Amino acid sequence: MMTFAEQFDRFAQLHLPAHLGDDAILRFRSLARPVDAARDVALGLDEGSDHLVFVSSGAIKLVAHASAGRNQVVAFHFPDELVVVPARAEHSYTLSTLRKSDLLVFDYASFADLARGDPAVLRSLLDTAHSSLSRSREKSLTLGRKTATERLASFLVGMAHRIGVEREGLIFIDLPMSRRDIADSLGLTIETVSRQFTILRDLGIVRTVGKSGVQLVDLRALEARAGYLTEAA
Amino acid sequence: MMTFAEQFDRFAQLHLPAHLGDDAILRFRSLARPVDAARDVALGLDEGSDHLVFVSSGAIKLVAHASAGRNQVVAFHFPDELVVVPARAEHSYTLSTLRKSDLLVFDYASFADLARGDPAVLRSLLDTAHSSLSRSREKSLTLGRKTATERLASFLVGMAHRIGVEREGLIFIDLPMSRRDIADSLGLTIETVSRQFTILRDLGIVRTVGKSGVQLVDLRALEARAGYLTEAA
DNA sequence: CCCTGACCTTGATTTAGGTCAATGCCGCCA
DNA sequence: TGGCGGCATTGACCTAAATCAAGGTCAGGG
Repeated sequence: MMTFAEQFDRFAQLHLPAHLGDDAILRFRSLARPVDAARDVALGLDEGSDHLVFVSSGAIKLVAHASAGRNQVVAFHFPDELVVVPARAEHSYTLSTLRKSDLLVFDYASFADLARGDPAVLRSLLDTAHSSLSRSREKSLTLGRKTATERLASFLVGMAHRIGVEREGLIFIDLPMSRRDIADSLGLTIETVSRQFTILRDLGIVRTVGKSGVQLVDLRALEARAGYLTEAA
Repeated sequence: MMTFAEQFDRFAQLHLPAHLGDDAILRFRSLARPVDAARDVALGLDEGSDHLVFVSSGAIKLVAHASAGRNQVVAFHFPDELVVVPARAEHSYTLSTLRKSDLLVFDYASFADLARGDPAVLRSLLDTAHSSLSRSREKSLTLGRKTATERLASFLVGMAHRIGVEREGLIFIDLPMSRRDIADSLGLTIETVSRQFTILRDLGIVRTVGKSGVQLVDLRALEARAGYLTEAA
């Protein structure tokens, strides 16, 4: 567990400009609410307004809810990342921890208003929104037009980039999310996800270690199965 | 066809703050490239960098491309809206017109750099990114977890809000996109879209007029079939 | 260290939506 | 205003993934 000071310093270092004065920093600091949550906990955020959440440690999922209990994981987030959690609209959104996590929660509107005073802060927020938008659009393509194999391959390639660790030429991933979370992220069922893991394992492209460990034996082969556009424009 | 002056004035009025000085406005103006495109034309944008496109008139689609010629319409946009067109990554993106359109094209990086000088401009860009992100996340839920009927119902409800016209208690929509575009937006085939239209027509919920006209006879019934979350949180 | 419950895998069967194949209709242009 | 070409609809059939149903396995607590 990190102290509030540690968390805020890390946040400021990554998402606030260096030139910001002490009083401005204090004002942002007064907006931050630290949340220390155990594994598999849904954050109780006010659904009436947007929030901004900084992940100090742990891992989280942002989930959208449709009727009939169907859930769609809209994004996973890891340490040092900033997430926008939307207020309830046609559907509602919840943010849940995948493991024990330290988070900083801001009210989005207050944060943006305060950021008006400094273009660099706004620019940083804009970059956050921009990269979330890019990932969300990539996800639309995956959900709308890819096969089950391609979805899992895309997912693993993405996780390799974000939380993969290279060791002896192989990439190791310790997946913090369950098969259910993966299924809810890829628009599949847990059974289909499991079968696709088996196929990739039988092909010698990945190896699984326990429930959460994955070794990528052949990243190229995985990318080739991810349905990425290969030809020139 | 609109003149460049007309287009830029409209853009400035909607997306630049009123207090901006003449010289600042001129600098933004010098970044704007007018594009007057016929129906069904793919804009030739440099795929190496992000762009910002303002729709002065007409209607456009932003399409993501996967291998094997599979396309996903990531967003539709209508007059007065601002779109971010991402540079090529794992997949490539193209912006195409659905009807004859007048557009203003900006280089995203140049625009954002210039916007550093004024927090209000950045805030406006941020709001644009934020609402695109929200729509994209809603789309993820639709593509990942909804049935064909729910997808078409959600689509029609969304279009009703964005381009619907109320007349004699009914909502009329003149859809600028083809069945193929709708299918590519909803992650379905044209045949399935067509069958779903037939089902909604047979139920008396919508009426179709020619190829592009749709009357929503019973918006409530349509919303009820859209899979929205109805119970309280 | 072994028991237990949650999670994951595997298999059999079903089904929503895709694919293939005509046919129909709109709207444009001569 | 009539003919034509592209889009939309409809129908028959197929398949990828969902559903239903057992088992198997892992990790954490007693």
